[in-house]
Amino acid sequence: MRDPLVPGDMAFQPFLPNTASDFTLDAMLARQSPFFPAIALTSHGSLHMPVAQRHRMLDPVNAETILRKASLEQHNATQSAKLSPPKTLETEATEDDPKVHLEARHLWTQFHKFGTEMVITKSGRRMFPPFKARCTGLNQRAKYILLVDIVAADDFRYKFHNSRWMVSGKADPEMPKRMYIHPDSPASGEQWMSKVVNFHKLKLTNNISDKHGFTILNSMHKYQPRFHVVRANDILKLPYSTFRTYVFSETEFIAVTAYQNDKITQLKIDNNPFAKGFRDTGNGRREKKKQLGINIQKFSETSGDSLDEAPLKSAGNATSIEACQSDNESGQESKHWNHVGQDLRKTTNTTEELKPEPNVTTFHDKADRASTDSLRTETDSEDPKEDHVNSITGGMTRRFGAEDPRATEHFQPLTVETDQSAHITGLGRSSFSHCYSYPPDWTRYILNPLGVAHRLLHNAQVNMQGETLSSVAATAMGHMLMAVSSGGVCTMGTAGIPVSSVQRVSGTSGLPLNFQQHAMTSQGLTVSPFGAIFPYPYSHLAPTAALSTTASTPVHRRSVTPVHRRPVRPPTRFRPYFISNSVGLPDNCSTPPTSIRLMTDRDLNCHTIANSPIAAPLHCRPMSEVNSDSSLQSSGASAAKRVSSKDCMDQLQCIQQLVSGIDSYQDRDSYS
DNA sequence: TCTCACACCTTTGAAGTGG
DNA sequence: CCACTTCAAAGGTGTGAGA
Repeated sequence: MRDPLVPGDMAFQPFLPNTASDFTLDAMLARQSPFFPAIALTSHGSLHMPVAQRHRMLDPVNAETILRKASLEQHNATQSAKLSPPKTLETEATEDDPKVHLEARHLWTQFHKFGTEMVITKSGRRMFPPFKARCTGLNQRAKYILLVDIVAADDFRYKFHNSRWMVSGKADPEMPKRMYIHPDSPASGEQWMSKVVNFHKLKLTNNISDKHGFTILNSMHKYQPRFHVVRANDILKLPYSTFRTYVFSETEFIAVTAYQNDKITQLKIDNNPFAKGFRDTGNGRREKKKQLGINIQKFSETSGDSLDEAPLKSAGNATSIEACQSDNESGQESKHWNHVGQDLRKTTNTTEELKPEPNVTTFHDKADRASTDSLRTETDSEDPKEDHVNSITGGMTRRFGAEDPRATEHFQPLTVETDQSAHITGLGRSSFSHCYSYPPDWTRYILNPLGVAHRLLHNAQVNMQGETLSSVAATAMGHMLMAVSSGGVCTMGTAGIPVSSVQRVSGTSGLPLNFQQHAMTSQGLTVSPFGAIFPYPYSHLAPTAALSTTASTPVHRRSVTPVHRRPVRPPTRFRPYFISNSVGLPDNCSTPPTSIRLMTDRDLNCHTIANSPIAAPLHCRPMSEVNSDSSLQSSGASAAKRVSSKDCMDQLQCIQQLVSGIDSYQDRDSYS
């Protein structure tokens, strides 16, 4: 294992766009290596870039220059667009305007009231409430990859004191970041829109050496899930594709290894079918314990009052949440949760809450259980819909993944890892707004020390509850593809080796990295974008994301505030970027130069910034060359197909040989 | 604060059964 | 052959004791 790379160890000369001409497609194609050569790997698998370049990127003067030019060009592009002829059917067919609706929002909101705690364990725990979203506005024929990642919401460590969460100090070092790629990805917009996109398989862990591809979090730290929509017909093309990122503040949570807040515990028990055994109304341990307590009380008390008190006490034992649910607002919400945002899903809870539930066990009666199961199956539109989609996608999910827990052994969702920190903010709640207050392009180019040229390949924005956020988080796949799993999980020991070396090690020097990855993962192996092979038996550690929101960068933590910033809404942690009119926008233009539009509907969260002067040429590339336009699919003109079939065969053979070696390696590793 | 074993529960698919 | 039921295994959950 080599020492971390020193600046002089960079394999390639990076391309740092700084002038208007640098933003042209030709310039970027001419000067940029396909694999973002400005980035190198440290021995930890993290990314490294020369200090001088970092400083240059962080130079606010450069940032301002870039921003102003970008804004001006954006404005010009907007003006010229007005003069352009009407869209043709062909162009319309390839356009999209994704909007994302957070499902089960009421549930999230309710949890958020209490400062949602999300349990993380060494063996991994699912998120509850599950992160689910409904997409609209996608191009029906285009293919999309949907991802979720979880980033630190601030730079603090928390403690639960006096029944509330308080800051207890500075955050611990961040865990390697991973992205969870929905196992159905890629799928057509039609398929995504036909169902609720459910990320309930996403698992959280505090095990830094986790080998299952779970999302690694720090206990007692606050996190924010993010949802990404990427138009691409292949995972390989993620780094070249446009990211649209959506953030829902109510999904923010504090990771814990044990519940601190009883209210949260009770909410989860009441709403999570797996925790049914702990419900007061069930026959689980809690009920038995309660009954045991009542019996003891009966024995201990000589008066007959206890007999009357028993049921009262039992009822009184219900937590405030339950009491709340049983009456007004929360009760309605509780029932509402199961109807709203659940993809028309009626959970088991709903079924039970709507009917008088006897104290006797329901499920011990087989018939009753069967009927309940049947009802659940019928009313749970989520799974049937997913099945429908699965059938559309050729049953891959059914066989390999998404909804079948056992299938996860064969195919786990893609995860993407980097140890690049990914704070949404490093400034804490009080100054959170700063974090998202950078103009998106500035953010992309300046704030992210890793976002060199490849960052240009992304074009995204983050939206927040109807407030459009710009592309803080959108850097994603560029980094993702750069990063290699850390935490000593790289079995091949390739971390820390420059790209070229890694390729050599992988034994597929002539093979495009992403092609390697694809091929390898298709065989159940995890391969880093650089050819590093992970011991994760079934998951992809694919392109990793640290999606790093710029916030994760040191600069971000330094709270650099852009000159032109305007709070669009009062204290909101995520604010849309604002670029003042000084950059050349007409006064009556309410749309920032990046085309980011503020939206009032909390659920309609995103607009692409395809017209961004920066993004435009790049946008052009993924859309015309890389992305999965239906026309391209039909014509077979995708980028991947540029590889000749003979080359593919050679590469596949190469991979096959390599895989054999890996298998044996893994076997040895597992036996040791 | 974390880890682990545990009981209780749901989910899933295979096997069995009957029309 | 199909639909339905039964069963077992796998997996998800919070709890509570102990470290």
